[in-house]
This record gives sequence, structure tokens and C-alpha cells, in this order.
Amino acid sequence: MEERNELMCDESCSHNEVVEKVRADMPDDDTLYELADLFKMFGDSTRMKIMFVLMEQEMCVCDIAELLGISQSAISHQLRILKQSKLISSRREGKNIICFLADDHVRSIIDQGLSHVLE
Amino acid sequence: MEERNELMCDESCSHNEVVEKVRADMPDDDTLYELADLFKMFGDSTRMKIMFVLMEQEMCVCDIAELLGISQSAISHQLRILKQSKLISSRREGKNIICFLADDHVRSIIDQGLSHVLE
DNA sequence: CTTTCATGTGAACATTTGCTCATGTGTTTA
DNA sequence: TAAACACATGAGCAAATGTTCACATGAAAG
Repeated sequence: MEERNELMCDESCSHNEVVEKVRADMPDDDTLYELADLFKMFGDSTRMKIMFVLMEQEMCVCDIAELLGISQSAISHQLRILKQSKLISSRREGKNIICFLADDHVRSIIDQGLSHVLE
Repeated sequence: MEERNELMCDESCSHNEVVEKVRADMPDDDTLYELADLFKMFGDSTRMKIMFVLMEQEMCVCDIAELLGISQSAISHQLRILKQSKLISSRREGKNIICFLADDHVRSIIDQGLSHVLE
């Protein structure tokens, strides 16, 4: 049998044995895409700032915009994305929309990243 | 004094009091950009897959490519980015370059994300 | 009901990003 | 030394992304 993939290098590497084991232990593709999409939310500085603010204090849209010095429209677009990812939620209070973190994982993920960045 | 920013909504929201406190507690901009850049590394499925593989087993470039079914060139480009971010390192062994995780934070960050994705 | 205020949203645009393709570099083997 | 192999890299390109601008929506105040 010994069907070889043309992409593979010569027998010098580990190959079949280990490669197959690792492949078997990998999550399915859907999970991996979900995972990447989750981290993508934290990979933009505007969204990062929004989540950081909401970690400390729920806040209306215009206050977020004012605090961060970013246009209300830009904030609104990013909030939409964050809501779609179920990371933040909002409720109406009079004229304002109050935003807040929808998931406790946000804190732990950011904290984990922060502890890396701060050495 | 009472210098108001035109972006701010009316006095209905929290404003000055809370906004100023949150602003003071925010990390500086450089840290926030670093943080976003770190998470950006996890926000692409190819890089995610590479790191997932290396979490289980150090491996040469061509084996990573073969295991993931992605071209060697594409893998190489992503490895370059991951090395620049100090998330993976490599050593030469004969003709091959063996790649491995350079940072234990990688595991904890991915695990944290995974536990979110898996509910 | 009309106006105002807070927010949402589509289109257009400039960047960024990730891939392919061709080729370059460095190491081993014949 | 020459050929083969593993990997790196630059150019080019298509797709994704984030912002601005103009305008739509929806609740509240008059």
C-alpha cells in the first residue's frame, strides 16, 4: 500500500506514525473555524478597546465613542459584529442603548492575553 | 470649565464621573495594540491549525503542510508571522526545520477559547 | 404629530491580509 | 561539484476588513 502524498518530504521526518496521531486528536474543522472567528473578535484594537471598557463598566454607545475617541458610526459597526458573536449584549434605557459583556469568557480570554503581553 | 465634547450625548448617561474612572483604568494604547496583535495571530484558521498541531507535537514544515493539507508556501508565510510574534520557534535538523511552540501562553489562550466555543 | 436625540446601516473607499506562483537560499547526497 | 531536497521569500492578486459619509430608524420630548 504505502500511498505517499507528493507534498510529504522524505522519510527523515516522523510521518505516518505521529502525523496520523496528531491528525486524529485535532478538533473538527468547524470547531477550528469557530475558534479562529472567536479570536478574530479580539484581534482588532477598536473591538479590544470596547470590550476592555465594558469589562469595567456597562455603558451607552455614545459614551463608549466619546471615551475612546472613535466615531459613533465606527463603534456601532463594531458593536454589531460583537453582538453577532454573542460577546456583548445591550438593553435600551430611554434614548440610550446600554452595552455590556454577554460572556464571562471575555474576561478570562483578555486576562490571559494581557498576562502574556505584560511578560 | 465644564468643557463638553460634541460627541457626547446629553447628561442622561453616566459621563464624567464613571467615564473618567474607566479611562484612567485603561491600559495605555501601546499595550492595547499589542494585545490586539497577539489575538490577531489566533484569528486566522491556518495559524490556529498550525498552533494546534504544535501543541501536541513539534514537527517539520513539510509535515505540518501535509497534515493540514495546505501548501508549503502558505505554511511558510504563516510560520514567518508566528515567529515574528514570538509564538513559535524553530531549529534545524538536517534538511528539516523543526517548529515548536515558543510560549506556554499559547496553550492557555487556546484552551480558554476552546472552552468558550465548546460551550 | 413634529422635532430632536441616540443609534443603526448601506455604499464607497482605502488597507490589510492570505494565498499562489516563481524563484532564491541553504543543506545533504550522489 | 552537481543535483535533489526542505524551506524561505518577493511579486501579484483577490478577498476580507475597518472607516467615513450620508441617511434611515425609533424612542422621547415638546
